[in-house]
This record gives sequence, C-alpha cells and structure tokens, in this order.
Amino acid sequence: MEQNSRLKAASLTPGTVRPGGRTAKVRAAVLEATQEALVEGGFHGLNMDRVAARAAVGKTTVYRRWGSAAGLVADLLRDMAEQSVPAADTGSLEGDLLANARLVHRTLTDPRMGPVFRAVIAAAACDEECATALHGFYATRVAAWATCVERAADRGEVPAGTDAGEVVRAVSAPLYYRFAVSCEPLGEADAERAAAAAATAARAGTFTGN
Amino acid sequence: MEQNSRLKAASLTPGTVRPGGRTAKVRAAVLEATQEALVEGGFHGLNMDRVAARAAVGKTTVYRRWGSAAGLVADLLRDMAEQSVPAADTGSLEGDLLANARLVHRTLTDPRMGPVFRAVIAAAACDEECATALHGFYATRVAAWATCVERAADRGEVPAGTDAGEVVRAVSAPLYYRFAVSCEPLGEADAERAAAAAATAARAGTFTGN
DNA sequence: CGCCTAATGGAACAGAATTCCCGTTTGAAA
DNA sequence: TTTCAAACGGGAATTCTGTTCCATTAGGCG
Repeated sequence: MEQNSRLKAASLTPGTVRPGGRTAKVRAAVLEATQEALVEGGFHGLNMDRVAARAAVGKTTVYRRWGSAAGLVADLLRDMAEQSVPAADTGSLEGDLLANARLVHRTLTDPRMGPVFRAVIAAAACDEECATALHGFYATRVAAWATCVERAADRGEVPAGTDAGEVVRAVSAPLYYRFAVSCEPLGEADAERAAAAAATAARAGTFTGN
Repeated sequence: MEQNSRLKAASLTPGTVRPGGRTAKVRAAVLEATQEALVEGGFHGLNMDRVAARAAVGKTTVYRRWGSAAGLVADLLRDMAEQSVPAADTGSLEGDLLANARLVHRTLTDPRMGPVFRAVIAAAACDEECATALHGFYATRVAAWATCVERAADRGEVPAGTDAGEVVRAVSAPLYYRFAVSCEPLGEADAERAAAAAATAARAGTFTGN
C-alpha cells in the first residue's frame, strides 16, 4: 500500500526542511553561477537554463527552488547581505566618510562587482521581492557605517541629533546616481566630492533629525 | 532609365524615409502604449506583443521599427527628453534648488511617472542603448537647471568656478538613491534635506571645479 | 490624378522558456 | 544499518516569445 499524503510539507519552499549537505551545496553552486551570469550578461541576460548548466544542477531544481530570474537575484542579495564589511575608523568624520566613498567607488567600478550591482538594481526595479532584498542589504550596510557618524557626534564634530544613517546615505547617493541613473562615468574625484559634501552638510546641521 | 538602387535607404531604420502621417501616428500610439505598459507591469512586464495590441498596430511593425523592449524604452526616452521643463527662478539658490527637489520628488512619487522612471532605470541597467538615452535625458535636464546655479554664482551666493551641473545632480541624487537603490519611501522631508544639503555644500565651495 | 514603393498587418513558422512526469539519489531519524 | 521521504535530475510536453513571408495600405512625387 502506498500513502503519498505529504504534499504539504514539501510544497513549501524546497530546501528548508532538509538543508544538510547536498541542498546547501546546490544553493552555493547556483548562487555562484547566478553571480557569474550577471557579470557577463546583466539581469536581462540572466537565464535559468544556463545558470542550471553552469552550476551543474538540474534545471528543474532551479525552477523549483527559485522560480524565476528575480528569485535568484533576491536570494543572491540575501546571501550578500550576510557578508559584512567592517566600517572604517580613521579618527575624523571626513576621513571615515572618504573611506566609505572610496569603498563604494571601488565596488561600483570593479569589473566584477560593478555589473553585479547594476544587475541587482535592475532586478529591484523589476521585482518587489528583489526590491525588499536590496533594501535589506543597504539597511545593513548603512547601519554598519552609521557608527562613524555617531562617533563624530560624540566628538562634537556634528550637532547632537544628527541622523547618522542619512549622512551615510548622502555619501553613497551621488555615486549611485551617476552609476545607475544618469549613467555617467565614475571617477575618484566624485568619491572625494561626495564625502566632502556630506561632511560639510552634516557639520552645518542639515541632517539633524526633525 | 530605371534606378532601383535605393534599397539601402529603406533597410536602415524604417520610419525615417517617409515620416509623414501614418508613420508618425504609429510611433505616437506605440510610445503611448509602451508608457502605459511600463506603468502597469514595469520593464520586466514590457511585452512587444501586448504593446502592439494596445497600440492597435501590427506586432511586425513594432519588431521591425523598435526591435526589442529596450528599443521601445530608448525611443520613449528620446521622446521624453524633447519635452523640456523650464527651471525655476525664485531669486535665491536655496529656493531654486528646493523647487527642483520638489519637482523630482513629485515626479518620482507620481502614480504614473514613478513606475515609468523605475522602469526606465531598469532598462538602462539592462541595455546600453537605453543607458545612453537616459544619460541624454538627464544631461538635458541638468543643463536646464544649471542656470539657477550660474545665477547664484553671479549673485555671489556660491564661489566662482562652482560646477553648476554638479550642484544640480547633488539635489537629485539622494532622492533617486532612495527611489531606485535603497528602495526606501520618499517623503517631502527628503526633498527639503536634499536641497538644503546641496546648497550648503555649494556655498562652502565643495563643488568648485578642479 | 495616378504611379511607385515605403510602411504596415495578419498568419504561419521557428525557437526559447517553463512546466510536468517520474525514476534516482541522499540526508537524517529510528 | 536500515528505512523513508525530501530533494534532485533528465527529458518530454507545453506555452510563450520573437521572426519571416507575403499581401495590402497609403504617403509623396510627377
């Protein structure tokens, strides 16, 4: 006698019930292949079939676990959000913000990371789940760098009540704007200007919470 | 005498040799349908087939003249770039920048324009032609608003040699960053803060060309 | 007003993406 | 170690997207 009444447990997100060995290995291979594919062809060129082939995984598995190209990117983003990058501590607000600006600049102009970020932004503009994942990614990063601004507030470099996260965002914004919106080339000078502008505005109290 | 050697002219971009009545009407209908489709389904949901149906145009025509979804968006962008929006002239740098920030904020939060801009950014991240078109669009807009900063320089509000375009970009950047990158909600306060920060940094000479 | 051909539109066609089916592999609990 | 079902893999079936063919419509010039 056969009893096959376990549809429920299995139908909810494969990979969560038995996350041991093979499943984890498949996920790692697929996310790696996804990133590689994004570097080469961007979000538009992301192809479930090719990702499966490159990851040496059955395409049925990719469709079943991730569902669509957007699902792949969303999971990749969740994976990226876990890899934390420690913030700088140079002793001055200007120095810390400059370090942040240079990190963002280096990331966006990196031949590998640049295309990935471009693709991820495209995916977020196309899919709600990706947008949420990208939001989470930056929330983590901004929170990490906000400590620089808090230290500056303690030192009296910026007014008390300054919105630390807003200062950090002000550093990244011009760089991402050039990168993804106005599609202009990004130079070292842009990073320096972004850091300087954010520091100046912060010192003047522009980012004081309401 | 027979001369049938104008195959060349026709093979290059249909719609350029005989741009009268019908052709122009078709383009208008297709671009209108494209925009409508972007509002509803974003760039990912843009479908040549459905655009053709909505525009009451043969899909062969859409494929022949625009080639792909990205081609449609690129042409839409070229169309949008032609519709100029005059810059403000309130008499003060702060006032003009605030007017600009509010315009950008209003545009991005508009239930119709918001999705279009989101889709256009996605398209630019996926396709080189769209990126170029988007770049052109913002080049036009930035140039139009740069006059505000030049007037401010004449009035002595900002140092001579200030990069006017850079000031204008600094106003938009935080708004677009929230809109497309960190995927955070956009509020009126964000517009005010962006304008104030840009004005402060400009007055301090941060945007002085090297 | 009438010709010539650019431009269009419908339908058949080709190809890629996605789903379905079912047997096989393998993690983990007994 | 044994057992059982979660998770995987290959390929057929299906659906959807994009292309090509050819007849038809309609600008623009003489």
